[in-house]
Amino acid sequence: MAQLRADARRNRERILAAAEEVFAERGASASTEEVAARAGVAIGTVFRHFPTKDDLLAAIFKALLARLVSEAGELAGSGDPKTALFAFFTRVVEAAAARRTVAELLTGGGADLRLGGALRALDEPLGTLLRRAQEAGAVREDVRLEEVRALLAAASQAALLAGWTPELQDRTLEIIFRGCRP
Amino acid sequence: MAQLRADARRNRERILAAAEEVFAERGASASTEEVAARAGVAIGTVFRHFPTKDDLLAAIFKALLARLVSEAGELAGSGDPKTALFAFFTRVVEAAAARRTVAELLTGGGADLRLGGALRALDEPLGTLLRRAQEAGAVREDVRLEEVRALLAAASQAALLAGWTPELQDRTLEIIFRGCRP
Amino acid sequence: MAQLRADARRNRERILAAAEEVFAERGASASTEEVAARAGVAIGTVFRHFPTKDDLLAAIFKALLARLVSEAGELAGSGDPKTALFAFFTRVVEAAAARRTVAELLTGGGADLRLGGALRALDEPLGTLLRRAQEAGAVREDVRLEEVRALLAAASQAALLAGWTPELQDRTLEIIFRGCRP
Amino acid sequence: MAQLRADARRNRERILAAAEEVFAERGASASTEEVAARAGVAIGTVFRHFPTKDDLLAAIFKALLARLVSEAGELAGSGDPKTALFAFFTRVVEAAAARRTVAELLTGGGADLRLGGALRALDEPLGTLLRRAQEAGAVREDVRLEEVRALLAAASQAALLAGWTPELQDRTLEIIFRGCRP
DNA sequence: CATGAATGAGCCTTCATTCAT
DNA sequence: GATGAATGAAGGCTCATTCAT
Repeated sequence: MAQLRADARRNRERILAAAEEVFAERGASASTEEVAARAGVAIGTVFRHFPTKDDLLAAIFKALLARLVSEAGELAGSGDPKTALFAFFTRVVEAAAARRTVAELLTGGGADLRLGGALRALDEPLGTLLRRAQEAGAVREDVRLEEVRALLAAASQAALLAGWTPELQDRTLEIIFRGCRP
Repeated sequence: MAQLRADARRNRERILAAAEEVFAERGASASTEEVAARAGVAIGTVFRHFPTKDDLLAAIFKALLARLVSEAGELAGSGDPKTALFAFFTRVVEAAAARRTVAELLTGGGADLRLGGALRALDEPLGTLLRRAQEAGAVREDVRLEEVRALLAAASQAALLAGWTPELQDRTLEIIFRGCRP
Repeated sequence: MAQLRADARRNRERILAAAEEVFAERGASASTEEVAARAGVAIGTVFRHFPTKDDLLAAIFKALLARLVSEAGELAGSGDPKTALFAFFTRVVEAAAARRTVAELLTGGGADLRLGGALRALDEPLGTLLRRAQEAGAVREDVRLEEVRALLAAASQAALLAGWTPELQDRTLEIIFRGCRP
Repeated sequence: MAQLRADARRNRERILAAAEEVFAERGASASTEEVAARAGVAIGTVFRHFPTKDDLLAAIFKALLARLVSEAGELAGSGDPKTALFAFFTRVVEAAAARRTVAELLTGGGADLRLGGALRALDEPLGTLLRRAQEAGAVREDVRLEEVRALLAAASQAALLAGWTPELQDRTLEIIFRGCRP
């Protein structure tokens, strides 16, 4: 991956972009062929870059994860500790409503990710957000990272539901947040 | 279905049992062939009883739904209004933790069920439980059925997560319940 | 077949009747199960009377053939030699228009029939009709049984065509008949 | 289809050739698997070239139809009006004697073809041949395209008959032709 | 004998993956 | 490195035929 030819890198990125779109719409069960088509490359090219469909999924999940981690990190660094955790939570659920992949990631989509526990990468910034919120008195002391993680995954899944609307999202998350407050 | 021969009924039940197991483990995407194998039956037999894979899934989902509806009804009839809603909620999540199918049902698994809106069958008892809880002052007035439904589906999905334990379940549900209380 | 119990004979006939209907409508590729259903018996009963689907078809074809043979015989015995051949020809085509089976029979539907050459049973009365017609000067001398047979099969097939109407039938057969006249 | 790779075109043609053979022998109900086997190709390859069995059949029928249309056109353009219609008729029946598919085409084999009415493509040249023949006084005025079409289909079916020989063909067609003459 | 459930080979179709070009 | 054709293992489903009841 270090010494990629220019066109190879270009292709790799086009494939990733296409895959993100396709999997966001159709879920992880979408066909690799459609990814190739949307990327405007041949199927073989996809498999050259990602020897397995799982590899492709893992790459996407990893990128997604990285983005979430970084967003969480930013909020942890700069935001108001009292609201940052909930703001992040909301952002993730919003993202999930738009892309199936987010929910799938949080539920343990990419086998590799789950096995490698890479998902735990989110734990650090999430833990920080939680701790800060607790120190600021915005979240009860007895709420642990584990529950937050579970609730995040759960809410992201719920965002995929049929009648999901921004309004329903507000009301649902408000219940969860209220349950976290002292 | 009323006057089935003894061996036919036996097989029908074996198939349903096998299907419940298989789908509980592998989800609705498990193969009909595996169901047949686990039931100790030829593939044709499965299709004789359930002409379509969807029919088989629908049968299972319907049974599941009926069980949930009846449990909710019982709690609505006899239980303490203050706790019945939460008790039911907990039971569903517990069931989901044991069988993938519950979560899939709540998310809109069986095409027939979703289309027919049969899932709405759960709305009635659930609505009753909610109303009673609110009348008893155990749940805030502004919590609506829609949110409860969403949270139920969400929590059931979460129960499928990797590190899910009874203890985590308690802590997670407690947050949701607390968010519902006045 | 000699010492059949009363109910057995009754069933045998019901099956034959049903099969005639079903195959007439859907052709020889109709399913045995539908025959059983229409006969109001269980599938096993069909197979007890006709160990093979082909046996059932053969039975029907044989009955059909017998009917045709007898009709031809009657016409040969009583009718006006000048028109009897053409009258028979027309009757067969009319029958074919109403029942797929006639055409299939004439084309060699039932394997057994074709192999056993039972179809040749029609040759005798048909030959008589032809000879009489020729003796009466209604058909050219150089027309042989073989051609008549072929034309009969052909016209019967044609009767199954999409746009077939009585009018078209008249016009088409008139051409064939004209070709046969001196 | 224009810029197919060499091996792909080779396979496409092998498949078509094999299909033509197989369907010619066994009729349209022959299995795709056998086509693949005879073509020396995996089953997936057949479906890559023809996404559906019907597509494959349609391709064959279309090619067949095109061949017939072009032959008719040639005869209409160059041949002796007095004999061209009969010559074409004979050629079609000859082809049918060799390949089941011709008869099936004329009878309305390929779903797509029948629905799309593509078969009517044959009507134009056939109509021309008929008109020319009538103008040349070789065919009676009251013979219409419809009858010719029906007789063509009928004779093609007949060509599939068991005892069909070139000699029988001549005698049979001669009767039909004679019936058409003034 | 009748019943109808069970069987299982066979069909069409999809899709991840490989490999010749 | 890219291409896209070929592969073949499943998967869902049908139906003639068998056999326990």
